[in-house]
Amino acid sequence: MKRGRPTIEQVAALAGVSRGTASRVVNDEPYVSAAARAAVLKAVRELGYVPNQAARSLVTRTHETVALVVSGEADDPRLSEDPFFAEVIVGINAVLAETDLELMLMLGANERARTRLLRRLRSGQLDGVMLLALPGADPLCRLAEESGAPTVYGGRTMDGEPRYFVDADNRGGARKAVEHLLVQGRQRIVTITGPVDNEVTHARLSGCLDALGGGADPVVMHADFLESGGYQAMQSLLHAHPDLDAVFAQSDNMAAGALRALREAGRRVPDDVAVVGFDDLPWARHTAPPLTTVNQPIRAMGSEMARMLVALLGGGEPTSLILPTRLVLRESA
Amino acid sequence: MKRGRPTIEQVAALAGVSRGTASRVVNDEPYVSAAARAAVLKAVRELGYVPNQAARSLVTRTHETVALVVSGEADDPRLSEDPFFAEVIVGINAVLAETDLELMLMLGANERARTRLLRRLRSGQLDGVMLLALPGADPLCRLAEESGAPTVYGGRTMDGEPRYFVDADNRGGARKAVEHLLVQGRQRIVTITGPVDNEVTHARLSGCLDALGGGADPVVMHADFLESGGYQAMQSLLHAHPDLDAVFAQSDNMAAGALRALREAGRRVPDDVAVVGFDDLPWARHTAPPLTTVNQPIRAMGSEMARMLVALLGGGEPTSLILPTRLVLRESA
DNA sequence: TTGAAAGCGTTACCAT
DNA sequence: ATGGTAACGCTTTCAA
Repeated sequence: MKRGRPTIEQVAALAGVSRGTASRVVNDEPYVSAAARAAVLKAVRELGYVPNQAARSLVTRTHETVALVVSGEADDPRLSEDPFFAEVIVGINAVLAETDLELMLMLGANERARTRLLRRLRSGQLDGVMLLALPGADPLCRLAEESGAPTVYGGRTMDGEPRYFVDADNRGGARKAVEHLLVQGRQRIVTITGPVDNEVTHARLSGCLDALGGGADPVVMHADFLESGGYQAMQSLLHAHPDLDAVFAQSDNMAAGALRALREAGRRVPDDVAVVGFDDLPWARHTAPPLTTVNQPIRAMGSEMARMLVALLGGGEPTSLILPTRLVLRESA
Repeated sequence: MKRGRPTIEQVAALAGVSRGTASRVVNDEPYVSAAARAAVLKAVRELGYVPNQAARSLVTRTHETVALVVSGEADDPRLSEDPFFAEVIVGINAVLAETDLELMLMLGANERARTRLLRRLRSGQLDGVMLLALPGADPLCRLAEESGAPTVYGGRTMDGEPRYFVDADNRGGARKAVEHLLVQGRQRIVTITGPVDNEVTHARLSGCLDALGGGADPVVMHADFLESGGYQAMQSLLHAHPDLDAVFAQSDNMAAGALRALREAGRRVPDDVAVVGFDDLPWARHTAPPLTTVNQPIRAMGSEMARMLVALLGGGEPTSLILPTRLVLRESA
């Protein structure tokens, strides 16, 4: 049974006023007498009236809905292995909770999902879009902007800086990590990075080079941000540079892999080899030894993205943000 | 500038047919001549026409949208510390990607968010709802069902079994964990649980008691599923029962805390005390020693919830599911 | 197989 | 301060 919900017309009838008046009351508009307002409110309560959002959207052209689109593979480890994704959402939600905006979630998993996503974007049922740019360049970015809805980015993409974005200070964080290793007197520092075409890899590598200052030429091994990648990279590095005494891994997952490879190779951490990670995932304190790593304010990234979008929706002109990262000293370096 | 998007009327005009015909073509309906169909399709392409979803919803009363509502605190650790939440979403998304349904995300953070959530539920813009019941009983459950939209649950709630749900076999998993400890000849097994009013706590405790078989009376310490809670509980337990030789923690986080307390107390794991966790979080393999724990198929829970909802939407009568859990043997027990 | 017209429930405008 | 009326863009009868 498709129960018919009460319409504003019925509310108006019960309250003994016109639709126009009832509508004004429901939307908290001025120019309604106290008496009429009370009557309408009473009728609303009695009937259990809830406005039909579709009808409202049709005429107001607003949808009270924004989307978070994640333009990565469905299997991207940052989606499931890391709490990254969830943290961003929690941050977003905290801000949206103070508004009347609902959150739509779009993971660009397969081709069909992407098509649908695009269609939804263009069908104009979204007031704004937050784009979490996981991989390098993604055509989705362009398309999101073409949809005409205000768009803010989480992270920057390879091809140029978006108009509105929130990013973590990846470069500065990496610099601090490597500087810490240098201050300790480490002589032979190697770096394990993410995929080459990745903006995050790029930024963290820049920071690393900033610290190294171009003295000796740096040893860089590209991997994939994953534990297994870090493990393999570490093995190769140990083989190629047996004299290494410090490793900066661009992610905690890779640092965990490096730790494992080091343990198997009989190197002591941090005595023989110092290890620094990046991300400060919740489990970083549980590794053996506890991991020194760079913390990035993931939740804040989410809330700042949302705040920025809300500002945009309100006609404001927010400025892009680079959030600070900080080195968390534990025992691995 | 509020660009006006093309309407079906314009498409019809350009194609030289009526609105009715154009509409039928767009919705892949029969009774349209091949010629007319081609003309309309061409016009659609030329104009870049995308149907207005709000207008469509208004008349069809369907919204191609389902919601995942998480009825917990915004700070629930399972939202951010654990990948639980993200995994469920990835699972849901994988199924939804094969349909035309969009996903709306609602975290019942504060009062305002809950009110909004309810309003959205009742405003009938949702075709279906998935309810992830993190904490014990939640009034939201009732309200979701009152909204009239098909509802499926992830996990069961304290007050009775919902009509449609997907759950992990918490009881069976806990039983397996404790049986494993017994088989090893552990004599003095203690349990650290989650909050008392929690259904998951309840189920896992039942499984534990199943294994113990009511021989000696079991030592149970209630905590909160968190690392810090596990740490404190372990300390208390060591104090009260210095002779304990095994602990079953109802979450990996608590197991990590127990590990820490044990280390500080100078007990060796697993030699002096065996430790088993629950969840098999990604970092469980990184603890020292690597954690033996119970794996639950979180992603599958998500996809099964989605599958169930899709079935319901299609008029089907799916049956509720209890997904298997399995013991993952590592080195802590 | 097609076209015309009647809503869907709301807001917005214009008189009053 | 209020009521009537015209959109909003679509789907869906009903006739032709």
